[in-house]
Amino acid sequence: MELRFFPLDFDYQLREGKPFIYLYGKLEDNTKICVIQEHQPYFYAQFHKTNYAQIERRLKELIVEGKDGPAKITSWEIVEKELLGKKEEFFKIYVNYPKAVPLISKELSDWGLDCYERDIPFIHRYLRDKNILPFSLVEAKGKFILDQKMRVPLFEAEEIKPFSNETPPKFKILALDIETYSPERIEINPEKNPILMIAFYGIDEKDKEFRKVLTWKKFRHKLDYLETVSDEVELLQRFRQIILDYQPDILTGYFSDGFDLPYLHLRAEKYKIKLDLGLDYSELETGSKSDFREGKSRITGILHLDNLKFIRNIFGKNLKTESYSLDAVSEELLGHRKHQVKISELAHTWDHLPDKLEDYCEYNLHDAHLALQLCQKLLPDMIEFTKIIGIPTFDLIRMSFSKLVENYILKSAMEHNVLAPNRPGKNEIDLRMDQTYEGGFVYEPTPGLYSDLAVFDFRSLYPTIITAHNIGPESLNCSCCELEKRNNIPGEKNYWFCARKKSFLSKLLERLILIRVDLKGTLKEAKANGEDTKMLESRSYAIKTLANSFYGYTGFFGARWYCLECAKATTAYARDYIKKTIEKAQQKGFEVVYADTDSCFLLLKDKHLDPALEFMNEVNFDLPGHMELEFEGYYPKGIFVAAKGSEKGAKKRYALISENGKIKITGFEIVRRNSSPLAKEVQMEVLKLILIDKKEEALFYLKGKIKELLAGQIAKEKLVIKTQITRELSSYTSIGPHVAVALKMLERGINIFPGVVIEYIIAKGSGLIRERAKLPEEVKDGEYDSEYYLHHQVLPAISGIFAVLGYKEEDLYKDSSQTGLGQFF
DNA sequence: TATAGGCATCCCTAGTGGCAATT
DNA sequence: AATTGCCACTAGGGATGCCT
Repeated sequence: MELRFFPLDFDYQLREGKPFIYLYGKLEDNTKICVIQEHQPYFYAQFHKTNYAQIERRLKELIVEGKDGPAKITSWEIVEKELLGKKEEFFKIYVNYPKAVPLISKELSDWGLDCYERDIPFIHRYLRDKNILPFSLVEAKGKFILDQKMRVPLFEAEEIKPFSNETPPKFKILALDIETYSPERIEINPEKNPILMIAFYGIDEKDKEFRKVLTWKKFRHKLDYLETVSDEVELLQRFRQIILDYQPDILTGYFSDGFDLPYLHLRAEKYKIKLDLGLDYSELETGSKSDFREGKSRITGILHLDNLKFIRNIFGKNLKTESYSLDAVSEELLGHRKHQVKISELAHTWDHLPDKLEDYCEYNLHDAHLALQLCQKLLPDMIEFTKIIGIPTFDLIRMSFSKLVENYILKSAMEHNVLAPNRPGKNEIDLRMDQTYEGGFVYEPTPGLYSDLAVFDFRSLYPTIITAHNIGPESLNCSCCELEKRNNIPGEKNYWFCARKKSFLSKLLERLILIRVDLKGTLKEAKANGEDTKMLESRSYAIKTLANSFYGYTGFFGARWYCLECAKATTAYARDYIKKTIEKAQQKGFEVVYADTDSCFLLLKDKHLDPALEFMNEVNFDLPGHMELEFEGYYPKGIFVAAKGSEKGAKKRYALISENGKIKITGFEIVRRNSSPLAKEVQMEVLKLILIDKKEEALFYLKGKIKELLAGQIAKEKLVIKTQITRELSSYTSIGPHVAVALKMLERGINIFPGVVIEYIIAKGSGLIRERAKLPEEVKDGEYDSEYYLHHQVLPAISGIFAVLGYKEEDLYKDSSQTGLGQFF
């Protein structure tokens, strides 16, 4: 019989010694199902034909003992594949089970053979071989089989193939959040501290909601979703039952990979409760006990999506947020925040004031609700990335950027009969890491307040250069073009790219660019018709993100398709194009104010935009391929400042105001996390006023603020400086203020790890700044170091701006500081 | 096992030289 | 007179976070 289903989660198992892929998903009527299919693992090897017969005999006899039984080669065939542009013959070697691939290939490597694609995860291999995309409708031919070890019907497929691109319209999603007992502030200790409450927030395909909070303390309340159990053991048992009863397609949370699920797991282990939540009765898998924060949490058959992982790895660069806390991310993506509850007092409330626990239950449920909404919001993006890259969503959202690109290339490699180069070994990585090359060109601006600026930039500069100039490891230094192309790359020598045969990499990129152009048309149409465009936008974003990552990938030391010349040539062309554009503008009589990598700022004469647009068209006329210079915008005013302690114009630091009064800030303290809100606020106000020609007002405002500052009247929150810890505290050679504060926090039992953002205030006192750096709660109102905030925060933020108008730094604070100091002496 | 390089800025670190106190 | 200790000053570099 035939059936159609949407595969969502994947696994493989040996059945009577044979490898089977397990595709967990649902039918079009939302019934859950597991489809299995046998599949042969394989890899490739290359060896010299002279030894052919001898090698074949050895292959036949080879047996390596492994955990899953003796690893053997089941068969092999000779195939022609393209490796880095060269067509060659390889042996495709099939083995008896997935883990035999590393065992057998290791042995073959020891014989001196080159092995390829021996580290491709078996499930990824299968999906690519069958051309199946997760979340897309798949057709399977076969029969239902009985298996008592499954919680869902099991269907064995003889044949399986993609049916359509369709994605399920709705999912059954369950979000999860736990609260734990922690007397010592943020201490996390699953050995010692129990779980106090668990919140669930679910939604099914019919939009019916499910809300529940479990807790094991009895108290009076008015919450209809609260279920009280007798103790933590029962709490964990109920947790298990609720997941099993609800049967979600997707389980979600916020850092559920590294906190909620491993914590539940460790507490369950403590009481010897089995969390056999998998649809095959397998247990919840989480990271190791010692560093569970780093691990992944998996339940076989239920797709676990940790929103934080996706945001941190992939989606985050699209966000403005300075922190990846649930609160900050929810605010940006959903427009609402966490409930404000003093979570540090939960333990005390639990012990002594149980009647006040209701607030915490609400808080707990609300967090689960936020996780659910985040998942719903991000799911289209996760799905579109999944469909383009063709790997399980579980793996995808936990992947670094470079791996995303690599997996996209791997999928396409199969379609183009290209063999993947191996990942670099340790020595190779070390060599690559020593290599650097020149990047983009930045034009030094002359400090000043300018009027009437037109900004142009190259659309997708690097991707379009790669395709227009056929850059790629496969086309590098071809023998056919050597004589004619040897010195074609601007400013580069002794390498070139083929003019005849398109490289695999640039072909791929070109395909992405074309799909996106097409998509933009569809999107426009859909919008005009008032259709829902979320999915199309997600797809467009995914494609753009991927395309933009190709260049960085070729210069990345860990890449399979590493190609230093490719990266070098890409930036060399880019520098050439932007410099030529600048020259051309100057020849046309425009003054160029600034340029960075792919952008160019022109001064308009008498406000006339038309000549500038004409110039743009002329540039475009000469550009190859998909390259295009675009008009980014017109700005009535813009300010460029000097670098500190220098006459020279500062690069990457300017502000523009558009016709509708919107201010665009680049590089200034305003957009930097590690600057106090006070400095940001003052800088913003001053810039605003100056950009609308209110210089006097700006100065007046500033002096007022300085007076306030020196009088100790600035609110504490405005003085908080936030700085991230980026490594283990012990590996700092230079102890800055944030590290000093972090060390203090560590002493108090607060968990500090890379990624934590430290908040501190500089208090009065003497000595090094770090000696005065205090936790915000340690500093009483007015006890901040006003001199520090004046000379290290406020003045540096605005003196460059006022300098453009001809003011010296002393002019800015002299009179106000006298009145200010008068209060102290 | 971190997609790239370019850049401004802050603050610590280590080195230098000057000066006064000490041997 | 030579040595030591302290201080002020500065160049250089570690560290962070931005820009494209």
